[in-house]
Amino acid sequence: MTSQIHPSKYEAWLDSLQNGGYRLTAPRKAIVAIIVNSSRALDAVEIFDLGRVEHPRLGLVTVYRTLEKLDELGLVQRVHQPDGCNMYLRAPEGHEHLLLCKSCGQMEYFSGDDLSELIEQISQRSGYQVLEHWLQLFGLCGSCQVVTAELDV
Amino acid sequence: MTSQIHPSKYEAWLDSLQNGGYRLTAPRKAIVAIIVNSSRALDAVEIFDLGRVEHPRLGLVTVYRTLEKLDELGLVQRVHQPDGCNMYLRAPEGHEHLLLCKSCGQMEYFSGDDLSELIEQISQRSGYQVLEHWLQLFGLCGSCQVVTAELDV
DNA sequence: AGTGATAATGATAATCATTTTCATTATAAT
DNA sequence: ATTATAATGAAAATGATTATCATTATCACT
Repeated sequence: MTSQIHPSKYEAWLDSLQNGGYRLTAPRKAIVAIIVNSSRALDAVEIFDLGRVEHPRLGLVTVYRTLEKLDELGLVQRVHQPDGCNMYLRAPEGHEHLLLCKSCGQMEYFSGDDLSELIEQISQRSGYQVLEHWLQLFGLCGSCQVVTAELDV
Repeated sequence: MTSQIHPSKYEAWLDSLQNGGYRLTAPRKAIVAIIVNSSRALDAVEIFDLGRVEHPRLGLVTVYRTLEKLDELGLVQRVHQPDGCNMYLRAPEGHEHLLLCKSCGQMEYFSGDDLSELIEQISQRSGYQVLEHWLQLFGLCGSCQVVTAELDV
């Protein structure tokens, strides 16, 4: 859940909101704090529940509206998974792709993929002009591998 | 929309349904014919509308139920796109990935990606055991590039 | 610090995609 | 042909998300 703390990122997101012409409000601060500190993708209701701890009057609609603005500012992204596409996670910084644990939901970004050769090849073959790509890896994180191994014994 | 005709694939899908223990019915045949012959992903309502041409008594619920079964049999897959994840397309044959046109929605599969090196690298760095990957390319198909070029003049 | 324009909020209702329920119909095995 | 039962379609229910609108809070300007 809420593992590491990112005070600087929290501040940066609030700055982004403000620079984007949006006001800084208590509900928005609570929502930002939750997403910034989560290493898992969260859906609107989870954010709503967590947010009410900090700001009990928070409404679910405000969660959706804030997610919309954070998405527009490029700070969060919707995560696509086999069982649904209604969870949000902080957006990647630069060119990064998602690596996610099928067991515990933990997610992290990785960089360093070089698909240029592949993409060039596909362009040639298909006649498409390739503009962007989605890459996502699914697997088991370190701790979930251990758990799985124990169960196998 | 409905471009090429795949009679053999149509038969094969009906066989799959039957071998899966499902009955062959008029609504199912109509739905299979539509998906097999489409080079675009379609949502449930589009399939419903197209299906009613062939089988006017078709119900939307049957479309959902048939999609569910075709998905379970590995014949169709849900397509994930920036603007939504409620469209279906025939599933890839073997290890193939999607290439889709941002302009007209035309889709095709490509194969020949070798991500083993990248995946090995990411495994090492992250400690994850990588089990599967999603790769999807977005761009402009041949004809849409022409259209775009004309508009630019 | 105080004020006011207006952006943001939260409650409620509406919408859209999907699923459930259930009485009726059609398939396929006998 | 008969029959068990899978499949269908209509209607209602559900879950996620969006729109509406009266109230509240923020922040630029005194």
